[in-house]
Amino acid sequence: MENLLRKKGLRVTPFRVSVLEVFSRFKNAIDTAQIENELDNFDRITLYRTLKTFIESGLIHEIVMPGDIKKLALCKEECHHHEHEHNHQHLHFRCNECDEVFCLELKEFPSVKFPKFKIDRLEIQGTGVCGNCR
Amino acid sequence: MENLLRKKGLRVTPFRVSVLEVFSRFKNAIDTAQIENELDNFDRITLYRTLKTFIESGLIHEIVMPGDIKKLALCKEECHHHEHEHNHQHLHFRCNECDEVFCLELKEFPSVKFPKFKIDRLEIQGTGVCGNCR
DNA sequence: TTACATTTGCAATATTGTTGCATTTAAAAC
DNA sequence: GTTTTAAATGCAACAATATTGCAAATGTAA
Repeated sequence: MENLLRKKGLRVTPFRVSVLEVFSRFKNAIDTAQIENELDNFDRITLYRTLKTFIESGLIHEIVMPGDIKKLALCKEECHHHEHEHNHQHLHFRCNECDEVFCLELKEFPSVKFPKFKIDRLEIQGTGVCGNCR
Repeated sequence: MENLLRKKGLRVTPFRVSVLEVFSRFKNAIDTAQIENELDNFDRITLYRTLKTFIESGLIHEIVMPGDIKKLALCKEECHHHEHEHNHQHLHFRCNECDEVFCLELKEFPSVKFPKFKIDRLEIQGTGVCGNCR
């Protein structure tokens, strides 16, 4: 955890470490309520600021979907914020049964051509039923 | 406008008509602030409820992207809510320069295979620079 | 150990959206 | 055209989510 923070040039504080530990306890993307449930004795404002910092530094990323679904997930090693913005591709799936949001890897990311648009970042979102729920 | 409402089984009220007129005045997706600017003498709660009704009946659809971007756009004719949920595919592009969100059509929607997942709905989001801003 | 910028915790405030309820209104039945 | 009735509206209160400013505490480099 400490190394993760240092690698991104962030100061190592007990709170940040414990927030990162929460993320590492979950396999899939989580929302702020889940984070808050895992922490005790925390300041909500500090949590918001911490999450914002983590997003900006590329430690975690946001996944939003219609219907007020907003989740957060640890980024893969190489997922620097700067790269997030440039030619980075994400694939997310949400299960309507268990509400879990999965960050997926695809060997061959489909090439989408937006006519007339210069694409920096591409995200594909699927919803349906996950393997566990079928 | 009236026909649009009737086609979806919604009652025709002056407020609903004027909200629909706002949408038709814009080419791209808009946010609630833009809608509010176009209306005078309106009730905020009624607006929220109207938009919710429009979304549920498939008149408009929501587009959300990381960074608290939440926009609304008129659906294409055939875009019933039910269909939204089943094998429906959307393509959206957001320009980082002008902040416009475009609803696009693609002749050949790329086929994405999520291993182990049963996909009901697929959405592709791109961000970058639009044609006007290049 | 010191120095200093960063982070934290708290209070106040802003933004966004919801619920309950009485009143008004659209549209169907007469 | 009237009546009827379920749906929509407007208002007040409230709930959830997020931000700002600032003093105190803390991490890190010198």
